[in-house]
Amino acid sequence: MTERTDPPGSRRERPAKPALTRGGIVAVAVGIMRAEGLQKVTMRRLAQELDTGPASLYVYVRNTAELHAAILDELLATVERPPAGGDWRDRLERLLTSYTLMLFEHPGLAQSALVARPSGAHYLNLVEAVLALLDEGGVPSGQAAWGLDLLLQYATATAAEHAGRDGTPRTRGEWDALAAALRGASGRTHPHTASLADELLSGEPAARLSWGFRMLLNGILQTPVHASDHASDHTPVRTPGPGTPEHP
Amino acid sequence: MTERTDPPGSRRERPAKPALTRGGIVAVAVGIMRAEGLQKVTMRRLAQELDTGPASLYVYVRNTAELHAAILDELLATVERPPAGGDWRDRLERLLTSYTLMLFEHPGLAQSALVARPSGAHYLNLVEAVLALLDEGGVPSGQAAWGLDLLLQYATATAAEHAGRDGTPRTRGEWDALAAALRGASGRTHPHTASLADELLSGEPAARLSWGFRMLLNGILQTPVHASDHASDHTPVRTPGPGTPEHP
DNA sequence: ACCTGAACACCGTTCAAGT
DNA sequence: ACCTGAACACCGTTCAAGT
Repeated sequence: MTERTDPPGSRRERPAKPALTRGGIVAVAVGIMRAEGLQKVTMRRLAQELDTGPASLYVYVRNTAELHAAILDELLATVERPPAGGDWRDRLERLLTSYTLMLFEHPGLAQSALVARPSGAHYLNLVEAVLALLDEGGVPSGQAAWGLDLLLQYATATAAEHAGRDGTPRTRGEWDALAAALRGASGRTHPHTASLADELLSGEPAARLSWGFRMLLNGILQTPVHASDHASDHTPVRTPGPGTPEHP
Repeated sequence: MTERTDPPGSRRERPAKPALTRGGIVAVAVGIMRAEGLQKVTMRRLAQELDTGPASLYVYVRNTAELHAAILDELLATVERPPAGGDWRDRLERLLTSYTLMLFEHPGLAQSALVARPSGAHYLNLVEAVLALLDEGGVPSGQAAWGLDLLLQYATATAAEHAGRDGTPRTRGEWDALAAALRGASGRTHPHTASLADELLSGEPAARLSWGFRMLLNGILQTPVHASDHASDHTPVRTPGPGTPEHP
């Protein structure tokens, strides 16, 4: 953190004040978010940082939702793409995990992303990478197309759940309330809940996330999109366990 | 319907003004939301409706997030539970669809629900109903416990995606931008995206929702929560922020 | 033509002071 | 002990008016 001293003699403006363009605005927004969290990224604060009035921003950005989407697209550039080679499932899980962990650092952004979906270049790259891996795994195109949405939605929603303040444990209360409610369920009125309470609350976040991805992959592989496969829609469980990719 | 005449001698107040209790506050909140949408349900408006100052509400409700959770729990009472008999999968899909459609009418609430999860009586009933159906279908308890979260999260997140204004098509722009981006993807840099663009955008919402539920069910049935792997799973993924169920 | 000051219409939450 | 007026510290967005 630099002290705000004035180097004498230099026509001093704020360091690296970007031009008032869409790109400049987004860049400053990312900076504020990295330093102080998304909730500090407001139109007014942004305008102040850029030495103008909030109204000026609306020349470049339609509204706050669009701004958030643009910020997210920027962050998407940091998602690690695992190198080719090895099991496509592992690579896909790694890619999606990297995406999720990025969002975990900015849960508020994840919350926005559910509503105002990004459509920038980096998002497109992510989509392409996921589709490429699904294709490599022989997932039929219809299932891949619809499954993509679910995979990204799961990652995004899971990150969004951690929002509700970008740092302070106030959401803690809500989670504890749910835990207490589940554990306090009466065996008479809620027998299944009561007997599964511990399992409902079990698991490291990382383990549940991984299970979720693998579960989704299995479901996607198993569930045809077209109604032509009427009967096989209710295919009973075959070999339990991952690793039974079925061909169309 | 009684006209708003003044019955002489009666101390006249707003019709049916509830007492200032938690229940009364939530009831008024639900009324405002039904009539004018969630975005009108603010602490200040609520206080005004109850002839008091906003500060008074904080005696009964911790914050806005908790208020939203309480409203949602109230609406959860309207979720239809399909009668017993018939295929458990169909009944489960019907139940989850009913939950989703309820949230579709209040997407903002769905958005809140992802962060501030409800833990009221009606939510518990929903959890119990889902677990009962999974049990009926012979889903192993571990998978049922973890799968429950995914099923409800999918429903909630899908409804939340429709938020961003409780009625007006301003989000339309975002969706169109995504559609344009996908269709405009270059076959050279994004071959999979380009060739799947139509399929990515295809499908009635109801069809995709139904596919999603069936896909999740298949995945849940197929993916064991590995118990054999005892201690080999401590992936060093640190989840920042509150909400991670760890002991102090 | 392009930009923006100032205003409009609100927010959630806290806390000192009243009863 | 319980409740709340008033204040604190902000918001997003619009539009008439300036350059």
